[in-house]
Amino acid sequence: MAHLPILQFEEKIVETVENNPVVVIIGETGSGKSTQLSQILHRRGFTKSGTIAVTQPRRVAAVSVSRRVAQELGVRLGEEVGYAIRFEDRTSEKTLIKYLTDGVLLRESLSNPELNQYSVIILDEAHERSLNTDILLGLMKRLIKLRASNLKVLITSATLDGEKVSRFFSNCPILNVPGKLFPVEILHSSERPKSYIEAALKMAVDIHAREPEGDVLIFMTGQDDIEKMVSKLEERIQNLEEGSCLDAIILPLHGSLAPEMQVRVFSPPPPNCRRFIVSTNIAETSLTVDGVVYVIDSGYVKQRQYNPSTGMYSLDVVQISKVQANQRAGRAGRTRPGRCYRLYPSMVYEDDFLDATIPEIQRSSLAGSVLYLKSLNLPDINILKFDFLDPPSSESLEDALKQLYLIDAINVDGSVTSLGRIMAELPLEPSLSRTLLEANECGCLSQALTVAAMLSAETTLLLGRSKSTEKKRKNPPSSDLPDGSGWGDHIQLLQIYEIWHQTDYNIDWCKDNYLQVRGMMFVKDVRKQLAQIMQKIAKGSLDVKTSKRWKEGQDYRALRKALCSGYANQLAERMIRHNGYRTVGFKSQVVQVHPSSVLKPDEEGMLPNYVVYHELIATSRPYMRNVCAVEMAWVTPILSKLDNLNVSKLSGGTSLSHEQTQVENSNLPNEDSLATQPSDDHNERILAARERFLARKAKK
DNA sequence: GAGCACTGC
Repeated sequence: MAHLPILQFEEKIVETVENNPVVVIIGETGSGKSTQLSQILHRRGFTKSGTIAVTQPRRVAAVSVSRRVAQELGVRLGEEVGYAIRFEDRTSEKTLIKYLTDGVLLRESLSNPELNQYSVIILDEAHERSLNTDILLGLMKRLIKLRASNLKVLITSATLDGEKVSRFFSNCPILNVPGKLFPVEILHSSERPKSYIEAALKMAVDIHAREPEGDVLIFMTGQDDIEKMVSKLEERIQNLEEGSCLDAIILPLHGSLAPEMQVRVFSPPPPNCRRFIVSTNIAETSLTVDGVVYVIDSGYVKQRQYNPSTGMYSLDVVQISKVQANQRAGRAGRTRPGRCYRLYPSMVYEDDFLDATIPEIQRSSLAGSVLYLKSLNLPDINILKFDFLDPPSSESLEDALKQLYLIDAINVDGSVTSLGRIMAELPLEPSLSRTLLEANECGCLSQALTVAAMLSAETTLLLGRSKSTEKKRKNPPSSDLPDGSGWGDHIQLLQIYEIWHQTDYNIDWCKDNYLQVRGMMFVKDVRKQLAQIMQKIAKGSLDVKTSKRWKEGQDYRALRKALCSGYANQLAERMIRHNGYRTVGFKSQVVQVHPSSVLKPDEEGMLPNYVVYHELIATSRPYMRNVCAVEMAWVTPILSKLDNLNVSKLSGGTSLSHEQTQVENSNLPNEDSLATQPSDDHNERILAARERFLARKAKK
């Protein structure tokens, strides 16, 4: 412990913190900032007036760091030192140092906006720029003015953006704490390879043949590339002359890998053996692999981004930033001096790479965050002028406002509704919160709770279904799972959970049906949490029990209606005579139902006239993922609401710059077209039905 | 008839 670099700076840190409300600490990996800052401040009396909070972007980090600190202080975890993550609060009245995820701190500030119990708030790993940390940064700026006399804020960041954070906090002091990384030699390619898989492959074989022992970490973009790489590397290494080099173990590493496969990277290799870990950016920050001496960096990453003008997400392979490139290189220097092979020229790094990764807040839909900020009810905050370190575009904020208006979370004037206030309490996307409230009115809350919980975990539910694992399986996945009775994917998710519930949450049943056990257990936890919050809101007893009996042939009318209200901002109308859809809203898009959907066409092969969707994602084409059939009668009120939409009112009368207003107007179809589009289609649809009828009659 | 990086309340 005494060897941690940060401890030499104790006096300097304490002095700076005493004299300044905000301090930026730049500490590289291995500086000990995550475990030591809180202890230093505790030692020096900062816990006399309150608790020290340390936020982390990830749950595992909050748990493991707090465990470590408790151990170093010789106290029991949960007493003087504790942690709080979703579903797990291990703190007590004795707690003086509390590690928590940034999301948990945001939730806490909903019920206690001044966060009075804390004397110090440390935002750790702020350079990762998680959505929640960015919102906290904005809130802290405001909070230090309110609590100038009794709050200290510390922000830890990576080297490159320390000055920017300091400028944000009126040029607050920056302290540098050296890390404990070994030197990493960086080697650039002379040119960009045509195929980075091929180039990485060649590099890996070269290292294996020539370099002394030490594991190799290879950064690729996704599961497909990784599987290709693994099988080709196995092949090439087998072809090397036997006995000419070390043995080799090749391990894939990515998020959709089963947990028992993921942990394989933590077991050390047998002697005289080199490991090749072929990974996504999961190994950049989330997982640390010991023993890595060589890093091969493709220079690319797969990134999800949101386009507010279309409401669509896309998943693109993009160039990494300088921060990411250096983070990847650093992975080679954890145990001894290492080497990083970059598959791109240094000119590309210098001239093409962005300094820092575009923060999540500029790549996400902001409906949830905007609702959250609005419901904090801070009189001095106008959402379009909220002080963000990197502000999202006004287009993105306006998109969020429009969405919130359509689902009744805010009024025409942009003020939060009483419904919206309740929605903000629920740890869900606004659409699902709205669905729960509507379901409560329609008497199908229990079903809606299940759907919301299933959607929260959806991506972790299915076991990895990669091409290779599918081939290995003798039998294709059994089709015992329900099919949503043709109504769509939400209903299927509900039915899956209900069956599992009937098996008394049987683990084998999950395995038999290729469902991740951990994912399903997570759903159960989420559902329980949502039910508790709903009970609290209703101040009474609601029917939240999962139905015990499977009712055949039901049409899930109430639930689908509730979903239609919740997803009023994510509605699509089928086009005439074919099964393509057009989104209904501010900017209409032509989209398809995702092929994985269980939505069924009618006897004439046509899909429902109207559906709501959980998400628009552009992969090879624009797709709606997770759709649910809804009815024309439920859609009509939404259409009239779209007519009344007025963005400048929604933004609370804030005068957008002239230019922006103009762009806005040109993006919006005029009110007449909004009002008449759907009904024209409706008329056309009736005509089409008539034609079909006449055609059938003629056949006879 | 396609396939999805990573987190989190």
